Amino acid sequence: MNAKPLKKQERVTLSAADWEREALALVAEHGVQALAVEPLARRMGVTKGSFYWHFTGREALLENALRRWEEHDSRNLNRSLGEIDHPRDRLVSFFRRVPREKLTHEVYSELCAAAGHPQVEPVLERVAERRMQHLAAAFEELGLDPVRARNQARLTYSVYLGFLQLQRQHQTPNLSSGDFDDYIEHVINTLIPA
Amino acid sequence: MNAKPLKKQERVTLSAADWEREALALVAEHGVQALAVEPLARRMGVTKGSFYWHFTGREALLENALRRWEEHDSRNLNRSLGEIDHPRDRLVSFFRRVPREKLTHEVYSELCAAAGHPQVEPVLERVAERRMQHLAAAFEELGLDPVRARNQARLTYSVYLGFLQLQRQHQTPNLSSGDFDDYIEHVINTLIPA
DNA sequence: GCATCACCATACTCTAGCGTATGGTGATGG
DNA sequence: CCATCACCATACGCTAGAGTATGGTGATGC
Repeated sequence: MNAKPLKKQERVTLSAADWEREALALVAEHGVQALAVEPLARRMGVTKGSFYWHFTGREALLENALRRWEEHDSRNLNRSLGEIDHPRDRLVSFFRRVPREKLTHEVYSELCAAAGHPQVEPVLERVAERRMQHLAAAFEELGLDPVRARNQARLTYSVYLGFLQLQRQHQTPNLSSGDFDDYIEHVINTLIPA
Repeated sequence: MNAKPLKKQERVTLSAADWEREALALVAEHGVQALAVEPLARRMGVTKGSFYWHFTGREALLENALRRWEEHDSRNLNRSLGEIDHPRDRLVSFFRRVPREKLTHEVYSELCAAAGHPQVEPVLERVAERRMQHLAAAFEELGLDPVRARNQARLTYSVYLGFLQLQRQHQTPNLSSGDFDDYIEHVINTLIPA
């Protein structure tokens, strides 16, 4: 909405970015439907009088927060594509990255739960498409023909989505247990060609 | 709440079961959070005065509707276990059954989206556990050792859950297209041992 | 040294949905 | 044939959250 002078006094005042960040945190914790402006304001220690100065309404907040998250996620994807050379390592890192980057994945998990929401839907579509193309490319590099690679990418991404779902249901083995590593190993061996 | 005499006059009056069925239909269409008593009453052409005669409140309706759905789902599972002899066919039918039994799967899909809801969560846990045991048993019959079978069952069920998620995002190939059959074929070949 | 502006509080209105209280009505059994 | 009961309508009050209007305050520029 504006620049931020902020000389001394280090943050007595809130910016639109602060609201968006806190909004994402709230989404990560309680889902999209829990993103309400009055509770959010309480959580930030102010009243909604502040909020309506920065945003025109709840819709605008969600829009901006989603854009912010999507950009962050896109950067993450491209970064891993640049850093890791061998396609097999890229695929393995795709699964191993779940426990790290916790907040990003929690947000995504809640967004999945809110598919059907008009503002969330297009974001989910773009993100899934990007990631699946990322996977398909890696599978092609590993020697699969395009059609097969595409199917394998969809399958692999489904496994990831299913894992997020089971996690939300508390039906995934403890992430710091041997069972978890066993399972990941199993998944990698079944889905990623040697 | 009571018996149903209902001599002639064929259904001018509503029963608790009617409300529960319609509630499930509404959940299938618009999700759990959309299950509100006044909109539901409007949909049924009556007012909530009727509803509160049959149920103590929204919570009780959800509880009963969920129980009804879970029982129906359990019967389905056991039926397929009794009807189909060969374990491979059982696994194949697990995937092929998605397009049929549409309402049941749509409800389940929406329940998954509402994981975290205190009344929904235990249902999801039980259903997923039942189904995964069902899968694990079939994999064991196909010669996998118990640990491996369990992992494979989790993996397979994740694929199913991921598919439901992609379907809610309209990112699944058209179910009556060749691409869809291709994909299912691919999934079966990858996950089910010969 | 004061006017401005960015930021926030306060105090409203409005709506949707929950739950309650109570009265009406048509079918039924005694 | 009328009293009862099952079922439903109507009219309440209550709450949470959306959005609006407006006033207050502290820092900053001129």
